[in-house]
Amino acid sequence: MSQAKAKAALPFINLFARYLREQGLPVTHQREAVAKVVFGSEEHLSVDEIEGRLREEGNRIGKATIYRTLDLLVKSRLVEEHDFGEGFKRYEHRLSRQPIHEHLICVECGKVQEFRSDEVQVVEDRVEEELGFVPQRHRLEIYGLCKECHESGVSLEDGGLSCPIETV
Amino acid sequence: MSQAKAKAALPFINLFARYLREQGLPVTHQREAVAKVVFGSEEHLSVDEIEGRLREEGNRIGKATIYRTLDLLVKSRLVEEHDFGEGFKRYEHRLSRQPIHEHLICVECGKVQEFRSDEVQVVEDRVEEELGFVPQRHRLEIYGLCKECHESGVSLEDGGLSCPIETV
DNA sequence: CTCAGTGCAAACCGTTTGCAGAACG
DNA sequence: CGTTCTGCAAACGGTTTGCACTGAG
Repeated sequence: MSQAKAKAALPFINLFARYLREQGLPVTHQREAVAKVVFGSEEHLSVDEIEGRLREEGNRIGKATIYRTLDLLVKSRLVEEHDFGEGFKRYEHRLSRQPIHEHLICVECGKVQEFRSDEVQVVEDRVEEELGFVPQRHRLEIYGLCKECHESGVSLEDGGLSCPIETV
Repeated sequence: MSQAKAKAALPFINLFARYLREQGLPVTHQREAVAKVVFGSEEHLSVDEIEGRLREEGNRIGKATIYRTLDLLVKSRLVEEHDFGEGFKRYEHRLSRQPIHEHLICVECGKVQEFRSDEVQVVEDRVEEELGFVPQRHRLEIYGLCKECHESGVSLEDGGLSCPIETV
């Protein structure tokens, strides 16, 4: 992790420390180290990646502790948990410029981009009004080809039934 | 499974049989039985539920075979795989009246409702035009309280940091 | 007959849990 | 000093895989 990022992450680590104190929980070295990695990255990190970065900076922290700390970070609402269907979870802090954003996931290279969509708010309002469903949170993910993969000529094969649309 | 539903599912099972033949794969009793259960239900079934329904109708089919058949159903594009964050997958056939729909998941009772949202198409078009990302498929899920749970007085607790919005 | 499918059980893998020892407050 | 955390390793649970046997074509 770069020094600049570590520095930028500091106030966020303090927020986490505050949360822990509010809950009467100890602020340990391990918890601070995990928080520092998560807040110091703008990526969507997996537990393995977090463990790797901790190891790079000389911190040898058990996976169980990382999982337990991530639970706390998620509970504190400072971090969001994502499942992009890879078979494991990814974690992203919520302290960026864009408080609510959606995800574009490239099915070719796995890259995750973010984008804003005010339309979802409209959908949530409509769902509440028409169906009485009270939205709490949502998840909008678009899977496809990122600009780079598309431009390098990758295309998506189909493989489905040749003519599935005669269902009536 | 009701007789009416079993009957309605027939043409879809034939579509699956056609897909298998197109691929040069055998049409076995087990594959037909699994397909019949999936096409005969309008719900989002888990593998355990599928196994249970098969057992109810006297079909004793191993889990491995169910998984392998679901792979084929998904590849044929006749069935969609979902992950609502429960720790396992659910499967839903795509032969209903609503070819594209989104999901409302109640965080209290787990019920899954469907709804249409044309707004997502707008979002996909914008993403392609502005970012060069080529959409293939998407997933819009709204988590919250369904009408019934909301009306019976359930509310959502917070538990996050008391004041997380002082990040600058 | 032959090749792929099936069922069983073991392997897999991300995640969770139990417990002895260490550390926070 | 008591309570909570940590690290290790074992357990867990959904899913996948290997292999001998069965069945479809």
